[in-house]
Amino acid sequence: MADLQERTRFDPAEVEPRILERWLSSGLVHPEPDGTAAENYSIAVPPPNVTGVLHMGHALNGSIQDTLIRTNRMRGRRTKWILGTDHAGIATQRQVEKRLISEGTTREELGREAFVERVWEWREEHGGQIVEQFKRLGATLDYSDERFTMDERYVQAVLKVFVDLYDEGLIYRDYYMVNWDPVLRSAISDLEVEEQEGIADTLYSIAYPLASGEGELVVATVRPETMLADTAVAVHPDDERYAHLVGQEVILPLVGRRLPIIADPYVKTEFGTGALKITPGHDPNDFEIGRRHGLPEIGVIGEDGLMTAAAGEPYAGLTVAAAQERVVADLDAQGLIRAREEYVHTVPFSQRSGARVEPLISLQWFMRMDELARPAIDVVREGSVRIHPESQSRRYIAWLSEIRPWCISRQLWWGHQIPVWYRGEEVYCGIEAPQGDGWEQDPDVLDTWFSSALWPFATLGWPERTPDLRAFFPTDVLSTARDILFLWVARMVMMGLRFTDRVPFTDVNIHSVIQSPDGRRMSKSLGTGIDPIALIEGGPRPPVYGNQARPPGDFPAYGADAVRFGLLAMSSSQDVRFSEEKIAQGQALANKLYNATRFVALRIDSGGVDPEPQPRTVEDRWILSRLQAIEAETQARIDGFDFSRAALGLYDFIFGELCDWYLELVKPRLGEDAEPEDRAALGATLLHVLRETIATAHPIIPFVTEELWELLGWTEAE
RNA sequence: GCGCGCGUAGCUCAGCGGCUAGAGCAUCGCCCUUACAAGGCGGGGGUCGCCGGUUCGAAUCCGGCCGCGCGCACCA
Repeated sequence: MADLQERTRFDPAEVEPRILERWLSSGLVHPEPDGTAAENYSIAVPPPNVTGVLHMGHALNGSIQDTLIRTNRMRGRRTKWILGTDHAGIATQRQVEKRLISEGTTREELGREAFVERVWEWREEHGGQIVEQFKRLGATLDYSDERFTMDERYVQAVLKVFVDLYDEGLIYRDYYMVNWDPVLRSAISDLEVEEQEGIADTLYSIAYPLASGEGELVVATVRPETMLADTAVAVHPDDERYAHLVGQEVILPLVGRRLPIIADPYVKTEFGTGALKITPGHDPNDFEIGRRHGLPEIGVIGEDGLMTAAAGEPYAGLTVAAAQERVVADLDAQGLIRAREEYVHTVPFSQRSGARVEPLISLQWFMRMDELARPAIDVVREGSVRIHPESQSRRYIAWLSEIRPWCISRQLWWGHQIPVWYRGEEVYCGIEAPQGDGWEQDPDVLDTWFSSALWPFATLGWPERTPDLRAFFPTDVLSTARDILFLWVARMVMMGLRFTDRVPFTDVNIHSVIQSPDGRRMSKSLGTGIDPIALIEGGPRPPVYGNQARPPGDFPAYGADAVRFGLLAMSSSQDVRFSEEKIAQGQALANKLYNATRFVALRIDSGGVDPEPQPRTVEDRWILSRLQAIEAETQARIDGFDFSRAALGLYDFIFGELCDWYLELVKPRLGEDAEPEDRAALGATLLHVLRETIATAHPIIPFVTEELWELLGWTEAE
């Protein structure tokens, strides 16, 4: 108690590491796999990139999940928060490749085996950081049972899923138009493509002479170099201007190929001249049209981003940009460019490398999704999976209803290599390599999200029927931001239903994206990112801080409780701007609760027991009724995923009702001339109120409440 | 283009048919009263984006604008 006398402020920097150490060594975070999933409570953490660092989204989601986990742990449920990291194929491979380049070598020089070895080493060096950061937040993940999507057992699950779906015909290999990332030299999925508005290109109008020699057809394009791969020109079937030309041919300039003039309703009569050059090899729409009309598919841009031999002389071997220049110059020389104008439009870029996506036809592995999607839609419609806020389920259903095949192969080395082997014309798909000589394994690896889709059950030992699986699957809640609802959540539901016959979780919580104080995205490149650890332990504010009323300079060491409270308080179903005031409010709350406890503890001997309240006055009865209400409200708000209200409601109760009113009102009853009998009764009431308040607040601000619980002589906090 | 959401006090937000529209932070005034000055008490500050409609009554419901954000689909 001497401590309490002297320390007038709650000091998270001193207290939190000490408390954290105790949680980690106490066995609190690790449940034995007993009982059934229905009795127990489990959450699978969205696995962060193994080499990643904690960002604001992790911190918010960590606060949310830990609040749920602690609430249910305090209710006496056996609680497991499944921990693990993701191998994050592209991101991790790129990090290591960058390192290699700085060392003056490349992955090609190293060779595949040595490169993969280097990635494992990289993971050893950099892999632990984000897990340590989750600890610092007070997140009670099961640290004694950490998984990785490249663990041997996990890999077995991934391969089994691939083989099963292959055998069923849902996974197949095909030449198809993909989004090609010329920097990564890999295909990427539709979900990894980001449209960027406002890109200024030149729109060229090019004359294609009619084969009959009488006249010409003018087409418009921003990519003149792709004309080398044209295999038709299309007009709208109802376009009277061109009706007489359908079935005739044009001569493709520079190449001399004869192209049919076809009619397709895709063509917009009002755009440009109403005639569209068709390049099935390098445009997704043209690809569709080409397949409809049985047109040849020519690839003039290679996977290396250079013009192929099919582009012909003198273009073969040039970069795309050089080829464009050359094509334009040659057309100009022939007087075939009818117009050029600036054209601002939307262009697809790779989210992975930032490169402009090059659509091309490539031999890739695909997964047919329609059959898997149907039951995944049903479970949300009928409510066996509930998405919060409800409005997000419309997005989920809309996306699944129009789902397209998923390109699951990536031309990378780091990841789950596709379990398919070739020998001449023979193809073998299996978990183990086939017997016999001369088999060569497919070099591609699977999209990282393929393995992530198995996360809630593969982490627990599936496909074996492990005790963990029985005790903790299906999980209860999946919490994440909107951006991976399709990329990850929907796919987990599909795979869970297909391979376990169960929904992998019953509730999906979609939380806010926290934007920078000026309303833009938090990002390193914009200088708008805020490091949650800098908030907890003190550290630099970001260079960009919007117009919020906060001074420049370093963050004070707000502490994990303050950060947790603040993030929960500012979160909602909408995107929100980061508000340092909310973090400061959390700090004030922790300090307030600490001092309220000092006030009581320095006057009343707690005796380490939970006393029966003995209300004697109207204010006693009032605070007890308010206490009961705040307990019920807080629980209901947490269960309803309304974390902002849960946090702010606690703040209002502790500041407004408990401290400003009740403690002020009872001060005279604790003084020197207080009536002893009343003083004793009041002491019991105060201790009871304090104890219950601390317990109610614990899931949100666990450190200070744990510390106070101990200072008051109570032992088990949970 | 289609869909979703949002525009309320200087800032971040709550309220979503009915008491003079709220909170935190900021601001102003008064308190160095022995839990906390990272405190306490009190005050000022909003024609609730704009226009119309429904209603006894509208931030709150409906329609139309304007502005912002997000998602999906995209036109060469």
